[in-house]
Amino acid sequence: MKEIIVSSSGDKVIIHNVKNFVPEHIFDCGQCFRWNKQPDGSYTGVAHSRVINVKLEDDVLYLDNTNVEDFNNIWREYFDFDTDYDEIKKDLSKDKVMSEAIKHGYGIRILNQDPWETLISFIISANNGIKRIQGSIESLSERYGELIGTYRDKKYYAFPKAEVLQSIREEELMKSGVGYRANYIFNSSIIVAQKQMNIDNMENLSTEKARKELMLFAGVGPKVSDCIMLFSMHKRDAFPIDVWVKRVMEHFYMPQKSKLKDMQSYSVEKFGANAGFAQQYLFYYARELNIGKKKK
DNA sequence: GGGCAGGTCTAAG
DNA sequence: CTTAGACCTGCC
Repeated sequence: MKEIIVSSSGDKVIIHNVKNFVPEHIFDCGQCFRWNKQPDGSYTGVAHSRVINVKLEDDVLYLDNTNVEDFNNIWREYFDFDTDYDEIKKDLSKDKVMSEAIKHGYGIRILNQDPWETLISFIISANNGIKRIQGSIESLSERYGELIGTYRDKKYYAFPKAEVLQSIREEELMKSGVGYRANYIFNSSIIVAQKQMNIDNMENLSTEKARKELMLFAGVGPKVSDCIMLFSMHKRDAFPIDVWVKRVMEHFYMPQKSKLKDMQSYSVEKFGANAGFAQQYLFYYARELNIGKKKK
């Protein structure tokens, strides 16, 4: 893996030799909800109580509104720079369908996000639409999160802490448009704030065990638990099956009306330790091609 | 305007 | 253990 070269200028961090990194692919493959495309084609996002802007030109990545220290402590890990995506692609490409899927989402990376934010975000995502999910998360952050600051004339707020959300009434939470999920958010907040469960330590558990633990949260089922593990706990053998992945699996690999449980075990067996990456490529592929869905 | 959306819960076989 | 139905709500 070719090493990246990090330098800085003002409040920009500049990274050379960046490969396997396409902002469109990364921010639009279903893993995150707080990144927005800007008029200049760059992306601005909030993560780890910071606002950062990302712009790629050829193999040079510009990170604005940050510094080298934060890059080394936070963003290197967040953007998964220590993972060799060439190696992963090479492995997955042994499968013909995957090889094709990777051609579409070749710049995908799995972000390493905060477990608490990921837990609540994906609880909100269930039986919901992307637009509304994003709106709800933004609203929750504006109402209950700490003000980070102003960036390019816009105020940004951190994702609210469990300690804060545990004391917000459900009907109040519903003002953020989360609907019946307000109850799940409230309950999860209490569990986490009062340390009845330690989600920050959960990545040390086996995938199977972590899944079981996560599903103790109301509103967390098999799909959401795997999203949380994959996107915030380094569980790359997690394989969340949403409608898109279900469709693409049925289209290429399995008979119609296969059970989700069987689909899951089939995938993990097939793609092994890289199942999570496979899921991301497949998800992006399915949505790009609108696979399995009648015309739009 | 009824149906759907990055599923989950619940009650019932 | 497997399977229908209900479910907030905003957008198509």
